Amino acid sequence: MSIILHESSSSKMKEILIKELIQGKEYATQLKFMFENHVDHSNGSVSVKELVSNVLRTFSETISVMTSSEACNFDEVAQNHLVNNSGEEGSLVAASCNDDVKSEDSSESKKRLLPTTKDRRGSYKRRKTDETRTIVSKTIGDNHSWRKYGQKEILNSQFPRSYFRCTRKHDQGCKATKQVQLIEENPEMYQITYIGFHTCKASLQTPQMVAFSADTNWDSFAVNHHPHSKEIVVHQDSPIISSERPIVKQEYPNNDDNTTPQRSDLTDNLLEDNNLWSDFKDFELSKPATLSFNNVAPSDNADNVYSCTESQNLEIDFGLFSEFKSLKLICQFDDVE
DNA sequence: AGCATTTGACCAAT
DNA sequence: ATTGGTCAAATGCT
Repeated sequence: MSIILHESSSSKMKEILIKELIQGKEYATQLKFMFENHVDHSNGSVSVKELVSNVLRTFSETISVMTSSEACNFDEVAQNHLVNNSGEEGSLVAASCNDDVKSEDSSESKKRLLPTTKDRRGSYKRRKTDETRTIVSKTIGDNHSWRKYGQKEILNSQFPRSYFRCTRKHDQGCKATKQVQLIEENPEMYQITYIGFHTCKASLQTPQMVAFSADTNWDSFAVNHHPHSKEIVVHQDSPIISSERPIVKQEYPNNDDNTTPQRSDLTDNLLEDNNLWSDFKDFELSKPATLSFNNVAPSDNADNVYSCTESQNLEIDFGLFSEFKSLKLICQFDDVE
């Protein structure tokens, strides 16, 4: 399967989704045939179990993609991609997409009486024009050190949004921030929006593309960029962290800690997450044209890598769409202004 | 004690 | 008028 998207990524995406659905139907048909004809699938090339899981996967992935695209129109996304990536870095980056979620919740904690201050609280500029990249991940860790500076209940959102800034904001003037929020449709995943890029030294020394080297366990995750939703979906098998619980400092020495996914999340110092995640962070510092994974030779699971050399790339990894193979789409936009 | 997090206030953007 | 991003005092944690 080879797809290269040019300009009209939306229609291509729809095409892909349709193909995926057709594939799912084929699996279901095979399944039906096997049942109707009492096929002994134990010796066959495809087992019932396999087919069932294929069907389930196919539909769930498609639904997932379509759901996440609801808020965004496909063409708009591609367009926004151009706008937001016209700057320095970012190839896997995406503009933030409105996340519509429902509301409720109210973690009533003790309310303190704050002195009525006349200081310049809340004085800020909304950074809407800044480069923002939104990803979806099971973890919020990356190679950077973050400090939480706020949390807000968001209208129509079940989960609060947490605000982080780079810990080097003050000593190095790093302006990178990120916002983290649990996804309502999939509370195991976080939507993480990065705003601005790290200018601190710590980020500059981070090795590039580490996670796509041999260390990377490509079985454990897939990278999926939904161009229509302007999101990157990162599936990882690392500890899950979440909200609604006391925030606990979490360390990321390795990913061997499967035991205590304290859903404290949104905390600071989520460092050393030696997985794909760190790579996304690293992308921030890379030039778009050099970001492509082309020569990285990720793993046996990721074949079919297509790319282009222009600066406006949009990479899409359809690892989700096939269990053990991933297809990377690197889209080129020629008509960048 | 020092640092990190929580959370209401503040206020720009919409 | 409402929403959401940021500030900073209060509080918690080590």
